[in-house]
Amino acid sequence: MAATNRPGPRERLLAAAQQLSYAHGANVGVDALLKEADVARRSLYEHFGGKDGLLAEVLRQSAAQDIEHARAVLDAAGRSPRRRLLALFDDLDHVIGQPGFRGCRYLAADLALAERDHPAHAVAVDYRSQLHELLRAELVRLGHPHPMRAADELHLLIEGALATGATRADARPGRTARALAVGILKM
Amino acid sequence: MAATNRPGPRERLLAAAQQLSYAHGANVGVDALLKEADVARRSLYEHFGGKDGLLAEVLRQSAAQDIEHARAVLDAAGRSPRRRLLALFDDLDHVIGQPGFRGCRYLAADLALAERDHPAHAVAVDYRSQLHELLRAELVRLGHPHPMRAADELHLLIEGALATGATRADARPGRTARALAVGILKM
DNA sequence: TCCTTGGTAGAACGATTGGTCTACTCATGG
DNA sequence: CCATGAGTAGACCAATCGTTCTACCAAGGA
Repeated sequence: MAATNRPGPRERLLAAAQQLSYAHGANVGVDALLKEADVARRSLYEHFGGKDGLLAEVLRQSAAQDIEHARAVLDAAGRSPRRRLLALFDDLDHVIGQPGFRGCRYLAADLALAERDHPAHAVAVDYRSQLHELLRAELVRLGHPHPMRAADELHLLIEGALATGATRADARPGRTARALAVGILKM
Repeated sequence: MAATNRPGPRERLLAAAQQLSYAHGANVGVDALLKEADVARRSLYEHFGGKDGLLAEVLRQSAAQDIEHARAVLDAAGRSPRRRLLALFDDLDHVIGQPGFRGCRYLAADLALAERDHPAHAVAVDYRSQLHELLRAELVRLGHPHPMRAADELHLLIEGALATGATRADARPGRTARALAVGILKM
């Protein structure tokens, strides 16, 4: 019975697509995905209806994981909203420094997929609003006078750090963003 | 003599590619480019050696124009380094608000072109270092105690504003970035 | 005058794309 | 026992990709 350890084709496809679509952009060939997942062609179309469906689902899964990760980082930092928010920025350079880091998945998807009604865009919009809400909630708890505006600012810092990290990871943009975040939290 | 008003095929190709490659990403088909430029197939390969060459040249041209534009904005703002730098951020929302705005060209190119040795990457690196140097020079003139670090910060704000603007232009990220820039210039 | 040069128009190339289809395997449950 | 459903393997399809090629044309200089 040592056989069925291996996840089903659906899971293997998601894992392979998550990796390859990030590493090689949205232009990964279907063949490459199938080969990496070691899955029959037919499984892709049965489970996801096509390449676009798979890519959208991958983005959905990533978004859930990323939000979950952010929540975990927040919670690991204790109760103080200030410390919790700064922990998010401390985590940035860790994320950016990872071997295959190539910038923000969701921005990359938005830029690469020109068709305005591609399902991926909706996922990206949703992810951003969730992250924004996470920030805002902490700022409210912190008693910040303008939590909405401050959340916009922190959000912009995160996007800026990820964008900068995509091309100049050596510049330690996480640290830079954190320094600016400290200024925002003081107000 | 009213004939030769029309620019040559090289210029028409560059113009068409600048527009289309921004609007539809790096995946524009060669056929679409030729049709838009109203140019013979052969001209593309004679002038640029192929699609990649054309795309790289477009990026080079864009970089030169963008740096030139930044310089013009700086100079139009007078002598005060503080005012000059803030003018750059005032200009951001103007850029972002333009009809077809889709984020930073160079970041999009970096994310879309997975091959690490594509000529476009070198152009993007060069563009960023030029912009960074522009910022740093003004900060030096301003007498900022840490011009290099501050340039990193301003640069990150610009990237963040462009990234945010690509998907949430209504949030006026230029204004947000400007507010944060003011804080940096005070130090 | 001829002949080079730079352009157009478009057929054709092989490779690759995303997607469909058929045939076979194999475990499971009635 | 065998019927069903999920999965595999791979041929196949039309479309599109970037590229190369031939054939023709028009202006300019020797």
